[in-house]
Formats: sequence, structure tokens, C-alpha cells
Amino acid sequence: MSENELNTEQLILKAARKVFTHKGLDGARMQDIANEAGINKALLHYYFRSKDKLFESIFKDVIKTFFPQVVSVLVADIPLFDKIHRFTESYIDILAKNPEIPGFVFHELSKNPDRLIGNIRETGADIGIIGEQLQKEVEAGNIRPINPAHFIANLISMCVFPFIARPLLMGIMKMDAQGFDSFIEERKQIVPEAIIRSIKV
Amino acid sequence: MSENELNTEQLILKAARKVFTHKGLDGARMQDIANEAGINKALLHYYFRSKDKLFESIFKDVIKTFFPQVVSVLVADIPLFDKIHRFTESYIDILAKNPEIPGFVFHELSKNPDRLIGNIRETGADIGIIGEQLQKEVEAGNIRPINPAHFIANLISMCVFPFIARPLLMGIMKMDAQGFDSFIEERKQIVPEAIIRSIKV
DNA sequence: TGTATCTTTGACCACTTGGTTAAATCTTTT
DNA sequence: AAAAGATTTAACCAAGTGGTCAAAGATACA
Repeated sequence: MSENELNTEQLILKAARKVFTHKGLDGARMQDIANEAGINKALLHYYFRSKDKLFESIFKDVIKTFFPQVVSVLVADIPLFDKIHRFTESYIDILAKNPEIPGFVFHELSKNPDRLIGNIRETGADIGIIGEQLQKEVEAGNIRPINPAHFIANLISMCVFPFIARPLLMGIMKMDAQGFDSFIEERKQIVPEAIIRSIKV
Repeated sequence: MSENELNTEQLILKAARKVFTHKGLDGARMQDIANEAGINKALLHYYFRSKDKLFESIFKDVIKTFFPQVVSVLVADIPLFDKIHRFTESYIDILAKNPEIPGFVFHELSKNPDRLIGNIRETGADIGIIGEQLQKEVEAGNIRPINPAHFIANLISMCVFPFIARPLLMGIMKMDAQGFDSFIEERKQIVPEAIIRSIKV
């Protein structure tokens, strides 16, 4: 038996992640997950006691694997303009590989904001560092003064939003799936340029 | 009896809109809607034959009242920089009054992209006009060349995203509800500034 | 006033849902 | 090999779901 075979628990988690992220907590059926995993429905309850418990595992896992990847670049000790380029590139790459994640997370979060407390907070995403870095660049006369919250909101908005609004964008821009991929690829240039131009003195 | 009393059909639509936009199609229960409207569940089926039919009415109505408001400013015959300021201001105002709409629309759209064809397309949102306007400004030497798709994506992203990501932003920015409102108000200045700086020669 | 039509309701139904259970099978331990 | 434990299954259950229906209340109309 090869090493990359999944045990039953991993198999369930993989199937559950796929079904939950595509259909949401309310839209997902335990039977869907069992089918996706190719197992009996009762086995889901053997490993994870309830639908809610299973969902909680998936949600925690998504947050814990997703968030640190994003934050690590933001808090790295590299020059600001480099950071903006690198962040955009790596973030868009991650999103392109997991295009359904943002919609999933924001939808579930808006239905139940309390999930934040137990999950995202403990990933230790600290926005303070980027604020200090911006402040230094302002004092050095390299950029105009800007509220760090808006800076980060602008940056993340332009990276994430196209993935959430994909069907709408494809509709009004008259793009097909391949056109959308090119569009996303272009944004690795467009977004950092726009951000840097907006803050440069 | 005063004129502003709602008839039963309007009462149902109002209740259904509230429940559907907050809980989504899958999360909404017909009983919830009946309770919200203060009527019997069977009456819902008397006016709208099924849950799907009722949902379709709501979704169509949301698109048809929301979209034109947004597009009208974009296609208006006013100078570009004015247009950017006015669009941001009016769009953010509309969103602040209906903060749950974008999440609702994008979630349902990503579960069922086909809804676009019958709904949004017929609102006649034509992106061509803004493309021409940008082209003229480029030729006049006022702005740098930019792909209209990215211009619009940037503009809309920065306006809409904070509403979709509200719980997350409040979490990482350590804002309370009032702080978030101020943050949104500030963006009426921040966003057009950022956009204009990013395209100015 | 009586009757035909529209509106509203409580009771009900078929089906789906998450969840349980007892038995069967496979693994590990002795 | 046999006992003990872990894993997997088919069959089942109670609660909840969208939806129906016959009858009761309103309303309009003759």
C-alpha cells in the first residue's frame, strides 16, 4: 500500500471540505459527503459525532491553513514595495488554487460571526507590524500618510473580490473561464501597481 | 386605513426578502418567512407556488432594484474624475443601507451562476461606455492606459469588499459596529483618491 | 339577502434530514 | 487461534421539511 493513501478520517475530511466549501453548511447533506467519500453515512457519525462537529473541523482547518499563508508575507521583514508585490503574487496564487474558499469563509462568517473568536484570533494575525512599517516610510518621505486599515482593506479587496464575484465579472466583462484566468493573472501586475501609485508621494 | 399599509403579497415579499438575504436560500425556512410576515405557512404557497418561485421573485427584485442604481452613475455623461467620486459616494451609501445584499447575491450566484443570464443581463449593464471614456482620457493625456475591466474591478472591489468581509475586518482591525461605520464613511474619500492616483499620468 | 369568488387557516402528508443501533467484518493482542 | 477491540455497514427512527387540502372567513356581486 502506497504512502499517499488516505485513511478513513482523512478521506472524510477531504470529502467534507469539498462539499461544505461548495454548498455551504446549510446546503451540504451528510449523504453528499458520504457519497463523495465513498463510504456509509453512519461512518461519518462514527468519526465526527455530528454535522456541526464535522463542519467545525473543516472550518478550523480552512482558517488555519489559509490565514497564516496570507499573513506571513504581510508581516515579513522586507521593503514595503517588495512586500506589496510579493503579497499580491502569493495571495492571488493561493486564491487561484482555492477559488471557492473566500466565498465559503465570508458566507459562514456572516451567518455566524462568533466563529471568529475561536478561530482567526488564535492564528495571531497582528496588523500592528504593517502599520509601523507604513509609518516609517511616511517619515522617510517615501509615501503619503495613510490609515493602515484602509491600506490593507484596499490591498485585500482587489485581490480577493474577483474570486467572490467571479460569475458576475464573467457576465459583465463577457469573459469565458479561460478569459477569467488571464484576467486574474494580469491582476498580479495591476494590483501592486495601483496600490503603490496610490500611496507614493 | 392608511395608504402605506402593505397588502398580503407585499407583506410576504418583504418578509421573504429579509429571511432570504440573511439566511440564504438553503438556510431559509418557509416557516421562518411565515412567522416574519405574521401569517400562515399555507398562505405563502397560495401567493407563490413554491419556495423556489418565491426565492426567484426575491432574487429578481433585488437585482432589478440594486443594479440599475449602481450602473446609472457609471454610464452617466460626466467627467471621469467626477464620476469616480460620485460613483463611490452613491454606491457606498446604497451598500450601507443594504449591507447584506452583496453577500447574498454573490453566494447565490456562485451556487447557481445560470441565474445571471435571466436577470443581470436584462438590466442592460453595458461596460462599453466607460471603456470609451477611459480611452478618450488616455488620448487627451490625462490618465495612463488601463484595461477598463481592471479599472472597474478595482473600483467595485474597494467599495463592496468591506461589506462582504465585515466580521473579518472588524476582527483584525479591532473595530466595533460604530468603528466599522466610521471606517465605511472614510472610504468615500479614500477609495476615489486611491483610484484617481493610480490612473493619473 | 343570498351566492359566487377570493382569501386565510389548521390539520395533514410524503419525503428528506441528521442521527442511532445492533450486527457484521476486519485488526490487534495474547 | 481465540478473545478483545476497532471499524464498517444496513436498517431504522424521530424530527423537520416543503407542500396540499378541505373548510372557514371575508368580499364582491346579483
